[in-house]
Amino acid sequence: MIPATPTEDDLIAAMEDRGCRITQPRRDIAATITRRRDAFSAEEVAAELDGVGRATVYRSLRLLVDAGALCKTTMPDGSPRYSLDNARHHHHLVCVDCGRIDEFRHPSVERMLRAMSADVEGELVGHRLELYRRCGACSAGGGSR
Amino acid sequence: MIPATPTEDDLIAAMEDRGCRITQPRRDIAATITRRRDAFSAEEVAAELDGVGRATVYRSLRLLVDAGALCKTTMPDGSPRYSLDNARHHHHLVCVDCGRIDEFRHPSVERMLRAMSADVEGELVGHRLELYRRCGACSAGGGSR
DNA sequence: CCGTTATTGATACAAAGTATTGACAAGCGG
DNA sequence: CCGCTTGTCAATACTTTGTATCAATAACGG
Repeated sequence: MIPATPTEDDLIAAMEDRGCRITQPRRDIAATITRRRDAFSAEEVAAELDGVGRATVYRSLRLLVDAGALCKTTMPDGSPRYSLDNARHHHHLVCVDCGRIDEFRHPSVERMLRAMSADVEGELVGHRLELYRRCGACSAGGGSR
Repeated sequence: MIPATPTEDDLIAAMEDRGCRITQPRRDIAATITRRRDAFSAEEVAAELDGVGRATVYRSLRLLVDAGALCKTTMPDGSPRYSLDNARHHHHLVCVDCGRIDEFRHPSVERMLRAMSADVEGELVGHRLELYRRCGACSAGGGSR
């Protein structure tokens, strides 16, 4: 089974699997975020869904992050962005110009983590790795907006 | 020259080097944070310094981060913590139980970054790496507070 | 000592959430 | 199908971590 970008139904299923009720606001949120191809902020989603409360948007996004269907990434300035999750374990490649977020998996990262695990006192319980770059398009295009 | 934990004077010097005026509030802040052995939040510093405005604390901390004398680390829950910086380039090892932050340098990390640099489209301009662990004391002591 | 100008404290505002609460509605138990 | 329980909702207030504004002040350079 090839991990693909989740559809609206995948998000709904992810919430269902966690024993949550499938409500209209949650459907709306799932539809909105699957329509987006790029990374987004919680406020953007809230602004797009007029009848849905801000708190509900935040709750649902957290639900999806917990369910592993959504990733919360930190931009260089520290502000968060959400993006759809399509692989099991991965890290993020964030373009500092256009904000585009790509997922990657690279053996060198796993190798690094294994090496650290051996050398660190105590047990490693998690990590956070974000690589910031200027993506191909932004490098070529002269680093546009 | 062995890089050691900076003293109050080092922090003052770091600000001076950047062409900043050395004011009493800045002295107070430098004194407060060098007294701490552990990681701290901006609000803790502000609370400890009664006559100093919150904005001044945030401004000074940012100054010190920019000057490279202070590190701003992200906890697993996303909240920031500041800690004194004592090496050139390094990453952070954060204990999820006691909040203690250690710096580390490990060749595997630099190797990983070099490998990524070669494989990534566009140019890498930065990264963020935090390793979360349960430190030796917390593992042994049963993961106390 | 004096003037310039960075810096300050107060205050307001912003971004990203979380907590609370009364209303509602999903799903179950019959 | 009905009623009840309980999850979920929208609205609102509050929290955390800052940044912007601005008049008052104090460093430093001469």
